[in-house]
Amino acid sequence: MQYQYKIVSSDPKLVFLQLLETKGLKATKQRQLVLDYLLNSKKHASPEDIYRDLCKKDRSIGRATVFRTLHLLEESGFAEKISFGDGRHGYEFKFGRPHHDHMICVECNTVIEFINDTIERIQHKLAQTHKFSPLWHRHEIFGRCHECSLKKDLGTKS
Amino acid sequence: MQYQYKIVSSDPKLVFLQLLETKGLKATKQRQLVLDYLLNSKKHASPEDIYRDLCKKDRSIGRATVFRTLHLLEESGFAEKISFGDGRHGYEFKFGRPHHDHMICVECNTVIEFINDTIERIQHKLAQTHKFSPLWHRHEIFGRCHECSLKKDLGTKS
DNA sequence: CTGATATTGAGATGCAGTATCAATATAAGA
DNA sequence: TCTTATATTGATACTGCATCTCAATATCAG
Repeated sequence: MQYQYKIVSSDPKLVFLQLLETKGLKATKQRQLVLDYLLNSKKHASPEDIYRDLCKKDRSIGRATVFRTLHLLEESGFAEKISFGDGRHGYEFKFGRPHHDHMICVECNTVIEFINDTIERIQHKLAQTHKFSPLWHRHEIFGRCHECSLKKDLGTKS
Repeated sequence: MQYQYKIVSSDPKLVFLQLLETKGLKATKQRQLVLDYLLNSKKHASPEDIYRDLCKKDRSIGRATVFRTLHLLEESGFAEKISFGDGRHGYEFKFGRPHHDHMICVECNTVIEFINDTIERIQHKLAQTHKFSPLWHRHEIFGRCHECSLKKDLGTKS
């Protein structure tokens, strides 16, 4: 537990504002813009995506601020970094959502979320066996989603 | 299966030379230097480590060649990229070694290898459930190895 | 040995992310 | 509301890692 603050609402935006207050940070327009972006974004947007899109709305936003805010959101548990498998990565909104892992389509970057208690339990045991103290983990399966495997099959048949 | 070639030996160096021949590539000194480095390296070396160390031995090696060769080794199944969890990464020799996943110490970068058949099986089933065709996966647990958790405890007690 | 050609290294370039710092926005207090 | 201390910002320069370019070189088949 890194920061302690009472949760007065389940509205992510309100909780975020409260977090800022608790940490003595200011509720700037830019911070709220980035949060809103993640809240409304369906796909997993890269920092560059976010910067580009927010620039369109409001020219008065800088690349550095986007990165700074993404880090803030990440370390406060509001956002999670997702690898695309090729070095690039995107962010997803996380607050209030249970832990999950990912299957990532290498063709279209679609992300399927999964969670399996047995895997989590075994992981924990394995760590204990090796006297390892886990902090976090990443379990990513890369491959092709249903749609893309169908396309690929058609493509290679010719 | 991307490239088909008969295995005439279990000596990685011979198999690598055969792979080069099969692909119509030349067995250059540089390619063999990088392979040797990985074969003899105990730790997981970063591309920059490898470049630096090989430069000492033989000034006639370029950064680009190290990267090119690492990619070749990776896509041929001779090497695997391991994330250190902070954006940096290293390579480990892979050929002929069974699949395994990693626990990575965020303090000292020590890597503990693990494999669990149940996890692998569940993964496969989960993919099927989502009609997802897996190509590869990455299961990394980040945390502290035994030694580093002891050090950390001592450090925070004072 | 010779020649066709794959490979190379140096250096330019690309790209994601970070550091710097003067200008600005925020929020608390008067 | 106005004032003021200060956190935050954006532009820009910079870093680190990786890739591209291309003339020079090494490899290997004949």
